Amino acid sequence: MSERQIDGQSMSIGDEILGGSVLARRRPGRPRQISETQILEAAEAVFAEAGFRGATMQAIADRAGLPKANLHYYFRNKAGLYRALLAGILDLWLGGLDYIRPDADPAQALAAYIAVKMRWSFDRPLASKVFANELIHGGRHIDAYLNGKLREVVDAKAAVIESWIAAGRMAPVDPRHLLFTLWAATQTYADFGVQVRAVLAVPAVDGLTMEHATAELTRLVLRGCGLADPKQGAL
Amino acid sequence: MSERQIDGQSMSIGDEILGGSVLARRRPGRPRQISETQILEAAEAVFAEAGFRGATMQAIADRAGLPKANLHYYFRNKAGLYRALLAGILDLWLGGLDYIRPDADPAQALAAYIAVKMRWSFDRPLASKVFANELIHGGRHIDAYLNGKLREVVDAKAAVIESWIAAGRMAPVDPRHLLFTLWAATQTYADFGVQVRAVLAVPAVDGLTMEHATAELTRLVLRGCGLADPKQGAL
DNA sequence: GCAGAACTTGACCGGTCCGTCAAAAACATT
DNA sequence: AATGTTTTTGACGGACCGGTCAAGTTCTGC
Repeated sequence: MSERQIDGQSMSIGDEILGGSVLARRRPGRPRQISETQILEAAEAVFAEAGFRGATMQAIADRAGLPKANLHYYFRNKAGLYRALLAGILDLWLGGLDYIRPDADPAQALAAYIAVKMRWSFDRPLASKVFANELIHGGRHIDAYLNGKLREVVDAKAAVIESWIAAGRMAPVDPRHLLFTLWAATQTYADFGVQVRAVLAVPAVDGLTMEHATAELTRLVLRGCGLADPKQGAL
Repeated sequence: MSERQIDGQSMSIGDEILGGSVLARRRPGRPRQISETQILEAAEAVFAEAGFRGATMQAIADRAGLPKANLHYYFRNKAGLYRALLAGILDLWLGGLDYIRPDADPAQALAAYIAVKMRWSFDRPLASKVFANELIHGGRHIDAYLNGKLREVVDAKAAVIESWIAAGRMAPVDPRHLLFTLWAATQTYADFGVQVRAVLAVPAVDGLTMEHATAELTRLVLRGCGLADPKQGAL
């Protein structure tokens, strides 16, 4: 699931983004890796469905097919498991912004960013929900990330967009609010999936619908930024 | 808070939107109205902060300045209180769409809708969070609303927008996906307020910032819909 | 094949939380 | 003033949940 690897020397999952150790013990082992991903996968589903407080260690254990006590062997406590899960998600979440580079074509870059975020919503809606839930309830578990890495990266990307504007390559928009809109508009297909399905009157949003949604949003945003629609193909 | 009135004859709060009775008993009285709004106000804050499962009746009681047992006199149980709260919020939520009328000017109407939704995010972020939280976790408590009233209203409004497009009054966009974007982009300032504050590096989002955000979003969307920016003033 | 580390697991404890209950207080009506 | 209804309130029961523990099992390096 997560491409992140754990090695015995490093601290533990997500320590470079969040703060403090999150695992119970050190020193790896074959079963560790297996159980950890198993648990994190189950945790993602349960936390997404029920929220932090609503999720129970028992439910996560059941879903992972492990006894509850086993969870506490790999993760110090519920909060630790939750933070480990969040750390992996934050990595993903920040990744897509790489498309925003000074030398890139604004239209292409924005389209690519929208595409990757939409795909994320489609492929990993549970992760998106966990993150959204955390934000809604104050983001206390990811404070370091929000006021650290996130702001840092956004500042950098905002500067890039401003350079595009200064060069007359796109209409003047506030880069940060543009990002808020992009984040919200793409994640809504994951976080508020029920609402989307209800309004569209479909039992599930399929790939085709998702592509349509991506195309619509891309067109809206590019035109909104004074950019011609670049042939549809992202990337 | 809510302008909704309760009278002894009607069922109870939100029965026309949700299904089934939600209150414990009937027959009004002076204290009833007072305590009910008091409780709902406290419930909004607590549910927003902690989610359904995380919220405790004790916390709501404390915040309302009432003994816990009193809550169970007015509301059958925690779910009943929660649904009563949601019902009031859904009313608000659906209201703004009134601006989308066939005879209205598309640019004016969209601008007004964005403005009212942004104001809602600013004035009642807690209500927005309760609603968002409910959606994220599957919307089990508002299923009737989602697949009933909401879809109904959206279908009608989508038809209006399509009539605008057919008349060449705005660029062709999928009305439903446009609405998804508008909903997401406006509510993000309430639901993900922490993220907004972190990125903008401000302790709180003030009215001026909110107006700026509204203007930015309006400009983006209107241009995205092929509409000239109408002098800034909404309504 | 042995010693020590890594891992597994059922049972259990303390705390929390929802909802109930019964008794009392406030209130309304006549 | 009396009677019945509405409202308030402290105390309690039963369920659930997070986390611990200690005993057991498997694995690994030598």
